[in-house]
Amino acid sequence: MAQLSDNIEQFIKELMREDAHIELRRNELAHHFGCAPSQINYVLATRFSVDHGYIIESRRGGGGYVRIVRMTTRDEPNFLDTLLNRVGNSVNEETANAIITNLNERKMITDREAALMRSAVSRNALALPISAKDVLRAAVFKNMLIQAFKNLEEDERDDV
Amino acid sequence: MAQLSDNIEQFIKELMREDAHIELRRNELAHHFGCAPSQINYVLATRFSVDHGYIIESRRGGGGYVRIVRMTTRDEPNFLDTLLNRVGNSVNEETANAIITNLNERKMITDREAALMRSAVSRNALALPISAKDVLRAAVFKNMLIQAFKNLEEDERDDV
DNA sequence: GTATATAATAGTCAAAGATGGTCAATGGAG
DNA sequence: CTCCATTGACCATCTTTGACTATTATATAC
Repeated sequence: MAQLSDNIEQFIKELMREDAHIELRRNELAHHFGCAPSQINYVLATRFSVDHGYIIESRRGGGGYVRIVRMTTRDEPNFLDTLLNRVGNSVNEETANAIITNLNERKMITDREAALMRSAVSRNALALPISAKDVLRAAVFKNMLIQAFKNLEEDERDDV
Repeated sequence: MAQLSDNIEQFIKELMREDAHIELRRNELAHHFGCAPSQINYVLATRFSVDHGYIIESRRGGGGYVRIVRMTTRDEPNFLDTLLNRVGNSVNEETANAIITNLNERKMITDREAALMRSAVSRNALALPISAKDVLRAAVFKNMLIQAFKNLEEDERDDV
């Protein structure tokens, strides 16, 4: 039997046939299907997760929205899946760097992007004895900033 | 959805396209948009803060005004130092995002790089009850991977 | 001329409105 | 029974407004 969730899923996929990303009002959609707004979240969580190849972005408050972005899996069908599996729930710096280097060599990320990634996952950025997340975030972010701007004059920033 | 605040923001940015600083009447602008004058303050506070790269000056009384000044790199001799200081030892997600957006608007980082940075400092990436740094790193890294590959066909990866 | 009142601005802050998110309890299909 | 689906109460976040406050220029009183 066509479940409500299935219908909502199909409805959204229909909307996304043309565009790789759409924006919708959670409440509106819920009203359209005559269900609880949280039902929408359920559908998104179970059928539009990262594993399914989608990214959900949203915003609350007046003018709020839910944006669904379809990730493109390129040549290799489950490319992202493969990557994510390789990383798993835990990954050391060496492995992470190897993956980054590989992506960079395959021209899937630029040199600068690779550098950004390395700095974000570096020992320096994460190996702190901290509890507060803001403190940790600052460390990560600083590291990325340094990476991005340490060679200001050597980069063709305008070209990118 | 085009929110009032968004419209006002765009309106102001349009005005500033040519000039690095503009002057306006708060009440006039409010009237133009048919909203409460304090709405203007809200927009300025949330979209034209120092973190966003703007400075607000104003004057009350007859002939009062609000001046919005876009900061330029020249205003900040040690650009990186300024950035790092602004981040400090602790920074919340909101501020970090404002800085990233500003860097992006100033074309100092690409859209993709901005996205990478945002994902690295996002709540999603860092708000974990962390014990093992590898676990945290995995979260950060996954986040960045997702960000990097979410819209392959829309990017001119070959150009970069 | 100075002091004072008045008008013309802008700022602050807390409350209300408008969305979306989470999670645990409940329902229902196989 | 068990698992997926559905709901609703409660939470979080963003926007908009309005009452009250602060500051400045100008007109008026003396």
